Amino acid sequence: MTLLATIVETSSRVAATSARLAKVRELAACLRQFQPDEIVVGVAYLSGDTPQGKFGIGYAVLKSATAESAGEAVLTVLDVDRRLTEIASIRGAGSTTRRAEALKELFSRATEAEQHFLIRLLIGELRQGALAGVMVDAIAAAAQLSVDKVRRAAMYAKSLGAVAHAALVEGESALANFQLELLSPVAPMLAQTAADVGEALEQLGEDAVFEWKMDGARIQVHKSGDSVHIYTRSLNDVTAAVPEIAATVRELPAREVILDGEAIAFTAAGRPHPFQITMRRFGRKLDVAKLQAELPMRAYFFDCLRLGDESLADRPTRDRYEALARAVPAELIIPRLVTASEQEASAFYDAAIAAGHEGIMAKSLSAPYEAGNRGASWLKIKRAHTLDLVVLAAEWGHGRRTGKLSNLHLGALDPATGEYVMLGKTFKGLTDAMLEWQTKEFLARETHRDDWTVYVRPELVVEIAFSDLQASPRYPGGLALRLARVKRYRDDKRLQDADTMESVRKIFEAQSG
DNA sequence: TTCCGACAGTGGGGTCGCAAT
DNA sequence: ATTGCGACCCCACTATCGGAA
Repeated sequence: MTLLATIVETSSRVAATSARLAKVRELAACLRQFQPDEIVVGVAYLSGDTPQGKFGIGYAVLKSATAESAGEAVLTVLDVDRRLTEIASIRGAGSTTRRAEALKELFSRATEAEQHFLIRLLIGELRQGALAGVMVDAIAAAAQLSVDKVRRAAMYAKSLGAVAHAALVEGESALANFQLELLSPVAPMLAQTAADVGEALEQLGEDAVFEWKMDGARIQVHKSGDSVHIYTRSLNDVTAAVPEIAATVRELPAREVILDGEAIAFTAAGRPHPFQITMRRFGRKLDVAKLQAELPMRAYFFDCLRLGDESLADRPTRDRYEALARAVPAELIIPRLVTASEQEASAFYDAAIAAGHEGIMAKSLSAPYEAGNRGASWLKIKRAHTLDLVVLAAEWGHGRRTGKLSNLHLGALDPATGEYVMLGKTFKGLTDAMLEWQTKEFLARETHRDDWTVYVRPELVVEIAFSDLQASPRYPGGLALRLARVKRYRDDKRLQDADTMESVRKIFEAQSG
């Protein structure tokens, strides 16, 4: 019987080193201690996950459930799992209170270190510097199997725990049983960023193919006979939210197919809706039909992972395209161009932007589909706006940014009122040196502070890149920056040279068409 | 010896459903 | 009815380690 304390101690040793091989050694040593029936749960906990998935428990409930800690470590891994299963099953009126009570009871049997671990686990912030990627290495080390074989199995398995169980209990041959299966979604392949078409061509060369990039929701569609399921990027089943896409797929001639694509809503005039609007369709359970009538969705597909009996994931992009063209009518395939010409690719990019989309993808024609991987064979090229904004405040960072002012509050002057209007926050794009510098500069300009935020005199101008302006119910100006990141501080610019709300509104109007 | 791929960490805004108030 | 919380949609970027070149 493995105690929770064993996992907690391993986690703290993993957190204590920054060396990846040392983390792998610690994790592997712990895996070897597990009884067979403890592997699935133990592997989940050590990679920052729980077999139960969602609990309806967040920071607020956890805080209300804090209890006097136990003096001695008595909880076993399986004790905790049983209790969490009970908590996850609590539903209906009074459920929040009853979940908190059950959690409190669990915490009362945990030591202080165990409570701390459970809180981080449940909140999804283990912060031990090792999640699924490092765990794959640890499973391979513990079972003395090749990392490639374990990684491949993990791509197609429902959980890492299942892979670990197979590897440790049954051995290498069992790993081969994890395959691309119908109605069992795989993590979608992700892309890196390229600055422009030229950079993408430089990386991909003659092998490049370009596709429009639509700003909707990534979908993975599985069809097996009459059974059709649609999954999101994080593999949630959203079939019920987008019945028209399910219907479209059901009508495809192929009996068995797995497709990768994007779902997006269009205006009556045929322009794509902003992301914000498209997203209203997801997560919607009530009045789906009504919203469907107002916001019809379309699916555009760009990849085919399986057609008929044949898994295509390991085949090159050009073969998967060929299968896609057989499986799906042309009007459901995302616009695409094979070219090695920078002029042609640039014109293609301009056309995508002119049609209201967010940019283009560049892909290698010879690359396989690397499920879950953010590989160099897919590149995204997106348009970005930039503005010179003013820092109004900054929040203290967490984790490795503890003690540094990190998250910037950004604003622009409204000439009509003479006041600064906040437009959003960002902590992205900052190097350690910038964090160091800005902490000093902000503290020198501090006007007042509260628990997490230091407010400053509006004097520092910073160049901010962002993807869009969104209508915002939260911010006073009614606009918020989407995907904002810091480019650089503009110490060459005076406050009067910063952009004002006038230019901000101009950008919003232009993008609203 | 240097370069680069993979990984983790750092949170952002918006929307919906549900329980509590 | 309204509010607060949790879950999920989307995502950019930097630092670090360690294997590849």
